[in-house]
Order: sequence, then C-alpha cells, then structure tokens
Amino acid sequence: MDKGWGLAIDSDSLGFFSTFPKERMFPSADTGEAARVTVAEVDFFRRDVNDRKLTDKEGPRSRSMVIKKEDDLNGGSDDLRPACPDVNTGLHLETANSRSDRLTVASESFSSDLEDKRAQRELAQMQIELRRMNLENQKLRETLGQVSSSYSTLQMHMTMLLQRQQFPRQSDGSEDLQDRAEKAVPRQFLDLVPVSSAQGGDISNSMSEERTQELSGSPLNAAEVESGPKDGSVDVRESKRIRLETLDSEAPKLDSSRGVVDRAAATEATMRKARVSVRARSEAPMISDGCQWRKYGQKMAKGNPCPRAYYRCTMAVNCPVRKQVQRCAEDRSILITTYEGNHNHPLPPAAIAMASTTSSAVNMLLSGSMSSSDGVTNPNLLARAIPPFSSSIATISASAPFPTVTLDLTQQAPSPLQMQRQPQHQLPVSSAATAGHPTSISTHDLPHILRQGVMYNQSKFSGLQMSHDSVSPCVLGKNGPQPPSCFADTVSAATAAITSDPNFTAALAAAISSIISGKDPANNGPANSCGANPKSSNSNNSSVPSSGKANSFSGH
DNA sequence: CGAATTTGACCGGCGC
DNA sequence: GCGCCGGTCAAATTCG
Repeated sequence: MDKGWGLAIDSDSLGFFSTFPKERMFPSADTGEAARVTVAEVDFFRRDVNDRKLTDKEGPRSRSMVIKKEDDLNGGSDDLRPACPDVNTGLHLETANSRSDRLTVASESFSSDLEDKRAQRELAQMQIELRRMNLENQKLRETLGQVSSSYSTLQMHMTMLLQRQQFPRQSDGSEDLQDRAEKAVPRQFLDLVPVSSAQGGDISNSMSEERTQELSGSPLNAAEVESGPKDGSVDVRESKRIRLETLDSEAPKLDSSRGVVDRAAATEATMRKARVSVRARSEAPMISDGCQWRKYGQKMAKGNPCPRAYYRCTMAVNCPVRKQVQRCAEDRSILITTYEGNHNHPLPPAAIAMASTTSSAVNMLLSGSMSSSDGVTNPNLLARAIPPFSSSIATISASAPFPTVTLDLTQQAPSPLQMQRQPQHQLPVSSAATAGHPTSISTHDLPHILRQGVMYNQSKFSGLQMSHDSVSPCVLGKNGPQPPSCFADTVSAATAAITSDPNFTAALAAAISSIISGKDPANNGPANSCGANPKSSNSNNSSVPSSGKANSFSGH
C-alpha cells in the first residue's frame, strides 16, 4: 500500500472534528486498488513546528487543519503545515507513484475542486457554528431550568413565610414543611425579591404547592387538590383560604403582623383587581389558553358594537380567575382577552404559559407598587410577562378602573388610535426611563419579528405608584432584546411561534409547554364574526361548544 | 337529562 | 338622589 496521508487537526472544535473517520479509502491511481488513507492521528492538541504539543499558554488557538503525510506523522520533517494553513478536510487525495506525482495530483485536485472545497469549508464552518450554538442553547436551557426552579422555590418560600406570619404557630407538622421549604431557598434570593411577587397569587401558590409536595415526597395531583388533604397535613391552599378569610375578618386584630397583613390584604385586593389584557389578531372567537372557561355573562360595552363576554375558570370549584373577551371596535380581527385573578389550582402545561404570563404581569404591577419605597425591584418581572422578542406592544396603564397590563400581539406598531388612548407624552426610553415619564420603546432586532415596545403610563396609578425603576431593563434595553442572560430570553423560543401564529396564546402555550413536554402548537377553530361567542372555539377550551348562533345581546 | 349558554334583571361604584 | 355603566346572577333555553 502506498503511503497515505495523515491528518492532524488543530482545532478547539473537537465536537465536530471528532466525527471524522480515522481511515478513509481512496482509489489508487497506479494500482486501481483502493488505497488506505490513514488519518494516523486526530491531533486534538495544538502543536508547534516540531510537533510538540502546545499548552494554552504557549500559543494562540487556531482552527486551521493541516494534512500530513503518513511518513511525516511517523517522524518525517516534511511538514506541509505552513503551506496549507486552512486546508479543506474533504480529503480529495489520491495516491501516486512518486512523491512529486502525488503532490501534482493533489495540487490539480485542489485547483479543480476549489469551489467544491470552498463550499465544503463553508459547510464545515457552519457545522462548527451549529455545534457551538447547540452548546450555547443547552447552556441556556440549563440556566432556564435553574432560574425556574429558583423562582418556584422562592415563591413557595414567600408563601410559606406569609402564612407563618399569619399563623406563627402551627402544630400540625406544617412547620416542618416550611422549614424544609426555607432550607431549599437559596439565601441570595431571599433578599432580592419584593414581597409582592411572593404574594403573587395562586399561580405561584400552585407552583409552590407542587414544590412543597415534592419536598414532602408526596406528589400532588389535581384530584388531591380538589379533595384536599387526606391525612393530617395542612393543605397549603387551605391555609391560604384561611388566611384570606382571616384577612377579611380578623386581620386588624393581629397587631404584631398587622403591617404585613394589611399589605397582604391590599396586595390580594390588587391581585384581584389588576388585569392583564392580551390583544391578539385572531379569527377564533376565543383564544385558547389551556384553561376551561364557563361563560356567565355577556354585555354590550360602551363604545364597542361587539359584545363583551364574561368567563370564569371552571377548572376548580372556586377558582377566582375571570376573563373578558371582546373584539376590538376598530379592528374586529383583533381579539382582546382580559384576565383577572389567579388560579387556585394546578394548571395543565398548556395553561401554565398564559397563566404565568398574566401572573407575572400582575406581579410586575405589584412589584412596581412595592418598589417605590426602597427603589429595589425585580427587574425581570415585566420581561417574564412579555415575550421578549415578540412583535408586541406592552402597555401599562392605570387609566382604566384597574391597573392593566396590555400585551399587544397584533404585530403592529402602535396605531394612531392606540396612541390616542395613550395621550401622555411618549419619550424615548433613554430619557423617559430616567425621568420617570411614560415611555415608548421599539425594537427591531429580529427580522420577522417586528417590534416590542413598552408604553408606560403612570399618570393615574392610584395606589400603584409605579417607579420607573420597576420597568425591567430587559425590556427597556435601548436597542431592544437583551443578552441571553435575561430570563426573558428563555421564553424567546415562543416568539417565533407567536409571530407566525395568529393565535398568540395557543402558540405561546404550545411553545413554552414544548419546553416542558415537547408538544406542538395547536391551532384554533374557525372564525366567528364579531365578539365573544365562543362556541366555535377549538377543543382546547373544552367548555365552549359551538352553537353557531349569532350574538343577539340586547343590552340592558 | 345534565351541562353549558343565553340574556334580562340586579347590584354596586362613580360622576354629576 | 339619579343615571350610567361594568360586572354578576340566575332563570330560561339550548345543546350533546
């Protein structure tokens, strides 16, 4: 067998190059037999001219690859490395009778296949880049998991803490739970998060319950939640219900924790009142958010020819969550869904996304209300609430009777009508954010994702003095999307689906749930002309069968 | 027939 | 106090 060629790979991209075969067969020019071209050694170390392995301190890294003849690898001095620092690894090598012939043939091969090699080189580079991005993606996922875990643990802890403040002594073993929960909370989180986010309602409580059950070694399922604890242990939600009842009737008596209680009561009330409105362009009568809803009313709202439908969550008996569905008066292809309250039950994966979004948005409001005193706030709440790279406009407004966060996902810049509804000054974020003025920011980074902005209205924030500090820097980045370190980026996987799917919530829920369970997005059912008759919606809203009747609400 | 929806009535907050 | 309006209730109706 003629001497083959050895390949020394000098690269730090080992993940890719390690896939190279160690031996490759090439036809021999003189014998017609297949000649074995041996990759004598895939050299994962950088080497100097004497083939001595270099350490990191001895020289810069290089991605170049060199081809070495086998005899060179075996100790020869004819190192081709300087002549071909960036040789393609396609290895169109042929064996020949003489060394010069081999070199000539190789040279001709190089020139004739130049384009091919260039393409292969680009391919190799792209594969390298792909590898790198995959690794980065994996790291981001790990980060997401860690942050999510910390977030859940934190909410659990704060819920526990509030309950402990409400019931300093619990004699039925729940203290063990609390202690364990506290021990599970990283210390650094305890000092960072405002009380409001921990009081953030039942979505967090649901997560907390699950976490608590994990800690206690008894997984919590929906049936157990509905039926309550079967042993002597304290159901967390039961504790909360007791706490809420106490807030209504006995809170003033608890002098030692009165401040906390009053604050909790105010927060609970705010949580009940604060709303998250989602504007999505959808022909479906109701966006699917993974929850089950029952319609309990329909009214004609002033200034809108389309009726407003009222739904309440039916996934639990006393779930306080309600939502209103109404088509936009100006553009009836836009569906406005307003959520209020927080679920008091575990949510299916498909519902977690929207519930988390709305809850985070509300928490963000509350965080803003809490942050004005100390200037410390949770910078990621709004980012959590708003898919970061989506073509959305997030409007924080207190001009309505209740503080409302509006997520505009209609893939439009603020319309003139919207701007009219936001009569306050719209200033560039660079000045407005620092001056505490309402702000409007646009971002332009992703090609098919248009804009995300925040219009920020604090003119009439009764009881919710939103500090400009509370607006997430992740959102208020001057140039739009922020580095991947921001938790908001973890939701960015949903944004592509959001922008391509007119049914935002279905896309959002599906995309985020895909992270959890790997499901595909679902689509909505057929269109309904105007307003809130949900009966033609898809099965994701199992409680809203189709009747096909026209809306015939007569008002009152 | 039970569940869900429809829709007129009712209630409470708010402004005048 | 009155009217307006948003929100909810609950009886009637419809649906599966």
